[in-house]
Amino acid sequence: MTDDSQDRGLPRPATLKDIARALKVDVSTVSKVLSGGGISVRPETRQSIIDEASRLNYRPHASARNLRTRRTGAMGILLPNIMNPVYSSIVRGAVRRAEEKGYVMLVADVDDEASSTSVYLKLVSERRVDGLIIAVNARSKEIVSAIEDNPIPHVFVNRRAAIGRSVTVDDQAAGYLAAKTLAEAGHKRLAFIGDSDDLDTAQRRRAGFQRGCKEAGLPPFLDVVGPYSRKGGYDSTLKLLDAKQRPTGLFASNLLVGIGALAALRACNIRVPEDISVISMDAEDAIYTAPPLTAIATSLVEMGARAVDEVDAILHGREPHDVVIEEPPRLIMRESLGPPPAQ
Amino acid sequence: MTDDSQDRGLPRPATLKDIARALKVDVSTVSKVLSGGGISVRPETRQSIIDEASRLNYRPHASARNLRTRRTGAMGILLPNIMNPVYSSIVRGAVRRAEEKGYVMLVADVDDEASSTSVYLKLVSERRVDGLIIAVNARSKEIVSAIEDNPIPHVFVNRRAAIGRSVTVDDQAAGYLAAKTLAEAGHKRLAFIGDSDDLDTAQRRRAGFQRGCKEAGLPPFLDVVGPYSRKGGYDSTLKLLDAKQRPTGLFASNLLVGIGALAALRACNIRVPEDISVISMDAEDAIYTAPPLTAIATSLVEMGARAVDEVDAILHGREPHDVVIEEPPRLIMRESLGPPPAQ
DNA sequence: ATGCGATAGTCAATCGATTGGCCCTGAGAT
DNA sequence: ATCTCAGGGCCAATCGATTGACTATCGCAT
Repeated sequence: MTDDSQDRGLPRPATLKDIARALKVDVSTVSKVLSGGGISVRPETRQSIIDEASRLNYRPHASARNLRTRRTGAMGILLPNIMNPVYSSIVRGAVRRAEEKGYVMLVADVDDEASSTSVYLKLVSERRVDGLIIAVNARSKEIVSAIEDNPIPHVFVNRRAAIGRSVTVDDQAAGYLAAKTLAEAGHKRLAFIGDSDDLDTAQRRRAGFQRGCKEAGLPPFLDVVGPYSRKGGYDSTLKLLDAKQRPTGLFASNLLVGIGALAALRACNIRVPEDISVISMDAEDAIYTAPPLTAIATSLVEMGARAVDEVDAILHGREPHDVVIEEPPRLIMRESLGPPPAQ
Repeated sequence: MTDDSQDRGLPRPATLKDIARALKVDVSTVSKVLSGGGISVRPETRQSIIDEASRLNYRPHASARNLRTRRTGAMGILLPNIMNPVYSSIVRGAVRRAEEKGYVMLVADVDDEASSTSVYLKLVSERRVDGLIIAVNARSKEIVSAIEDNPIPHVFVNRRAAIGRSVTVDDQAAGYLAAKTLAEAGHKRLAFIGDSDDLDTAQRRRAGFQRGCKEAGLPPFLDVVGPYSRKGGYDSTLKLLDAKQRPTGLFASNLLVGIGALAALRACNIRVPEDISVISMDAEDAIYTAPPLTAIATSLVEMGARAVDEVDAILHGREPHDVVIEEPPRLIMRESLGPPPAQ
């Protein structure tokens, strides 16, 4: 039905001017019809403009529009490590929600404060994005002052920070749930693997874990830290096994850490869950570990999507909120949790 | 040392005009000094422009520049699934190389042909990117004709396609290596898990595997297909175990499939490698499985980076190449490979 | 004194879309 | 017959940077 051939000979995409010329009207008329501006036009003129636009497959030149309106229709997301499934989940949610809302998403994957800062500055001062989603550690002075000096609508995701709104899950509840679950299974000596990088997320999980332990009347737990990575989890677990009194229940406060922990335990010939029970975070993929990990599911993809919603809210002048995803963390029971070994 | 306070009161980022006005020179002079144009200026004028620019922290407005020069300084990448570690690795390489070269990277994560096509069209017709990296299945008619009708510099990554350059690893060699390795360990009955989606990547791996089997004088192998995902690997493995003659050596032609295979074997109480040996792809993270997977390492991150290089080459009018990453696939020996069970 | 060529810039158009203001025409009101 | 007003749409400035064409000044040679 569509006739491709008559669009040929027009090597470049159509512009307003092309439509205006074809119809002998002014470009401003075309613009107002197509982009909604307040103008009255005869129905047949309007329709002919709309028809010609779709015939030429017209789309406004993003940069030209941006130059005039100061809106790019783009958001950016600043990630510490896109190979970490936590962040690829967040990215998925963000990218897709952005697309639904008509934005494009610009992704930056950085590994230290210096590059976070320089990427931030580049994105903002070249005015490439309308708003930014920030998932990198927000405690660094450098990045904080970059944000303060060159402000742009932004929200933190999976982080909380003093200088902006944030979208997180209820990390406290997750930690609490882990402690409660281990306690109810009969464990008395617990351990917590956190993050070495002073991450607020890890701190909230620890606080919740602590509260859970206290409520259950348990003694202080072993607390070790290492980077949130497979290797970090592996190494932290090895450290844990050196303790005079080995724990029988372990909460790995991150999926990669949980996977690393499992590998370390296996390497030391410690059975899970017969000798040590393990609970991890971020259950979805954890089903394919050996043994399948009991884990606490949170809505990572949803978090990314909601971050886009909040940035969009700011851009539309609506009041932004600090969002804590409503869906509470929930326990997915699998095989890595059991009763403690009989004495 | 830097005096932040004097930049205040200038709520918007500096423009060429700001610099020009401060120095009482023409904006065109400023532009030519800052962006390299052929012009002769007195050294002191030049220096004062440079100084003022850095004092005001000037950066060219990306859209304004783009409008004039028809270069966005942006690339896009079209992904089928960013939560698949294969693609998050590629994205990492692409995003970082892009940043090194001064591009920003626009990421789209799509799940079917229709949305691939519409995202492609959006990016191209709004002229948001200078070039595109395409990692989605390139066999769909719809996307192919979208590309042909609205061409833009592009390369395929981890894919080969008739309508453009591609950057891949030597998938044939990987398949061949897997077959050889299994054969040398003494296995006679092999199986291959491929992809159901008619992926050219999987086909090349299969072809290499076949060649390896033939060279080793082995009979035809079991060939099952399923989606490249954990669940796909799980299900495919279950199918495999139904065979009258169970294979003793299994090549999972994708990491997620390998992880799924391990889970399925474990669920069926089949020991690895005592009962069945498994070789997987994409070794890096596979060390943390149980048992650690013997796998074939390829340079996924490098592939993403090279894709950026090729797009950049096209944009600079250099001759692009079909790149096959030089570093050959190599076997990482771990615990999932052993001799076949005695009879 | 005149001319020539550097040197050191300036001028003005342009990229494509948006937008506030202005103008023309015809119909209805007086 | 004249005034008003609304409908329909055009004009021109603007966003910020780039770029080819052009000009003014000076030194120097003729």
